[in-house]
Amino acid sequence: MPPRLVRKPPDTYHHGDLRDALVQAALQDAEQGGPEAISLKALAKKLGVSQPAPYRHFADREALLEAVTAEAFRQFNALMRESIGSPSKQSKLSRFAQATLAFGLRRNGIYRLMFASRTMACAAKGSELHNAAMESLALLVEALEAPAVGVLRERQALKIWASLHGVVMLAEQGLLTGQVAQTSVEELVEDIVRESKLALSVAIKEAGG
Amino acid sequence: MPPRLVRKPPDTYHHGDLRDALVQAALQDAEQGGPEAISLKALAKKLGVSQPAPYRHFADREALLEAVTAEAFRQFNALMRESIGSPSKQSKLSRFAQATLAFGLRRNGIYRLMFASRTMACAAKGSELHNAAMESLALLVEALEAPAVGVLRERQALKIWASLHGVVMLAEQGLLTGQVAQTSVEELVEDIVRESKLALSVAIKEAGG
DNA sequence: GCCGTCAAATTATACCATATTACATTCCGG
DNA sequence: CCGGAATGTAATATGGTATAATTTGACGGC
Repeated sequence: MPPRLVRKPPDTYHHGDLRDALVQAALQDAEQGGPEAISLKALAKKLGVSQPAPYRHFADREALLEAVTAEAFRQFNALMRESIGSPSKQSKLSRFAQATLAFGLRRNGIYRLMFASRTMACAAKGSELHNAAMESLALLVEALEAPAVGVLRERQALKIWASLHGVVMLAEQGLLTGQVAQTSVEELVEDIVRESKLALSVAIKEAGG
Repeated sequence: MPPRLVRKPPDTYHHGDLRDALVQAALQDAEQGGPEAISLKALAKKLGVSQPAPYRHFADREALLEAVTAEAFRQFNALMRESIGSPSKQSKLSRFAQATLAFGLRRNGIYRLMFASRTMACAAKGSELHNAAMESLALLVEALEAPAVGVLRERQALKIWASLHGVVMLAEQGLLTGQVAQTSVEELVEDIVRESKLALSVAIKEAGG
């Protein structure tokens, strides 16, 4: 038998990098069915290892979910960085918002993992997961490119963040029907962006005066 | 043995109204732990019936969740009706918003059931569940008490709806930290309400001109 | 080059929850 | 008071999480 390389030669006893493989495969499973679609047993089978093998790398299912969610945030953040980085006619905020919406609708299972699961709610404040989530918010603050600074700016970012989040969830639940007939979700998001800019300019004026 | 009354005399073979009892008990269990805290087995045990008994009333777990979620919406709607109905110094919209926030934070497990679960996402358009959810939205439209009519008004309602939803979820996930230090979540919601009124007045002016 | 050590998987197993099937009991109308 | 529908029970299959004891393979010191 030939000597093993650094990573997964298909037919060895040791997998090579089971931990990472688990996270990636779980992410794939979650894409459609959300958190509940992630099964340790199914993952083990898919990767060709025994059921208990994953427990070498994750204490329990929840630990795996945490790692998967963190990875999801990293992918999301990479997308957002790209969105607000590439030159465009539209504002950074608009691009950020539309990219978030697209991500939330296209990869909805993963989105739910990130923003609507107990996993996130239980994440400790200094955890890898919490930090990744905070970076998302930081990217939004960056995308604001508003003249406001400090609290005012962060506050506005939070409001947009919440709005976007709500739109994605409601759209996914079919609670936007009747409206979508008239105006697309994308337009609704654009509306939110416009509204936010208006509100911020007023707030700045008030703060200055 | 004395003849049975209409509902649950403690020691009869038949429960009396198992269906309703299941829904109520499930609602109780979901209050803290959300959807995943609802277990048919545990419910059966709590109500003193055998495990398969619930299946007489619900095809499967998902069907129970649907019924529970619908009941949750009814309770939510009753609360909102009360909130916007009772006289107050604050605007109807503000009261609706604050009541929603309070509900979302205090009964968060149930809130997740209503707005962040696959159950809702799978609810058919004409279902009891979907209708109950649409009524919530209708109540918000009513709370708007804005001069705008038709699409403009509904659109604004949707935006507030989404914002509120997002704030509740983010607050629950501890993603508002750093802001909450400066301003409470309630103030953030008040801010959203103010901002919405401002945006709506501008929109009306534009539509009129 | 051999050997102990350790990490990574394995087999086997316990436990819990969902769901189905077949059977028993009660209620109620004729 | 009898028979069927409604309601529950017992027994069981299936699938997922998790733990224990054991085996495999890689690596480093001698």
